[in-house]
Amino acid sequence: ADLDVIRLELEEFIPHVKNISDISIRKMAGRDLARFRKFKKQGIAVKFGRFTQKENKQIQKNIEEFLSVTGIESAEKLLFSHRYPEEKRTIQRLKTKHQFCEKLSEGIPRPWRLIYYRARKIYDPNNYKGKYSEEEKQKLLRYQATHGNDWKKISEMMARSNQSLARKYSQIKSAINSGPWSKEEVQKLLHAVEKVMKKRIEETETKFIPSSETSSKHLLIEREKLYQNLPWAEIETQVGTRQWRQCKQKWLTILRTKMNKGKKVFRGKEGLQMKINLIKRLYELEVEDANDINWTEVCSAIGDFPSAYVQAKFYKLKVSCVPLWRRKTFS
DNA sequence: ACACCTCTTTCACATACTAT
DNA sequence: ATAGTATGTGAAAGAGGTGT
Repeated sequence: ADLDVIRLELEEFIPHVKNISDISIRKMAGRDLARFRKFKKQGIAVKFGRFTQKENKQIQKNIEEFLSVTGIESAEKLLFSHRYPEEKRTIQRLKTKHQFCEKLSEGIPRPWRLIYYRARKIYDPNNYKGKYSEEEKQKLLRYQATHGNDWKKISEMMARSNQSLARKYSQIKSAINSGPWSKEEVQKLLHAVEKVMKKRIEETETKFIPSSETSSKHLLIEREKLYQNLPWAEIETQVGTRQWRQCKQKWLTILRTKMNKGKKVFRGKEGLQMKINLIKRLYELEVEDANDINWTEVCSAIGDFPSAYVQAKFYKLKVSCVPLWRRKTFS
């Protein structure tokens, strides 16, 4: 009952709170709710999605301040104290004494945990290591065979982040097909997508309409549900011969072709107009940071696509037409 | 109860290559 | 030049821990 109250209060800040498990809710209840209220008083909404430049800078500032207050030497010691067994206890005490959590999340309207993740990513020397070499891949396969999915252990042995290793392993663990899709593969993919889509509809139906008389045959599906947040791991196992990323990309291509009735909308004169519309729309948004773009909105304004398709288009446009784009900010 | 941590799944950004 | 495909990697957000 208590949890329901908290859930209700959180809903104001996190619209999708319904889908979050009790365990996560309980964790947000303590500190975050109070922080969210404080931000609300200042008229600041809770943020999601990728961190903006500004937020990243704020994290760095918060870390530096904390280091200077406590006298801890480096951000790595602060955020990865288990790598320094002798100093671990001292660091921990300093953290509690000077309210590390509060200080780290200062000025950033997000759940504490997510800010903490972000900070660890920024300051992990095992992050940003670039491409895996052939030897590294072999090593990874070997280590996984002996240690299982103990990524932390493997991480210490290979000087790569846990996440990077976990994902890389799932990429190289088994052989898969590549190149154009065969007819059977496409059929399998379509079947798999249909299946998960139906399952999903059944779930929402039983949730909102308990009476079972809604088994009418027209399946109306919201546009975004066709491509957002599909269970790709499940689809991968059903297709069998392709990785989930290949499945996802193929599905997106099929979907886009259907949505545009086979027309190649970015070709020729019309294509040029499409690009102009896209740029205009982005300009009108007046957002400061590229991470603040609402792609769903942009998409619906210029045509009918899965948002990832337009995002990819914009990327290509940017890279091919804007000199020195890497050094430029979005605004 | 709370501070802190790990693993998994999915999405985003970036780039390369080939066929048309 | 564009579309399709493949794939490198960083990132977000979820579930579910441990230790004090």
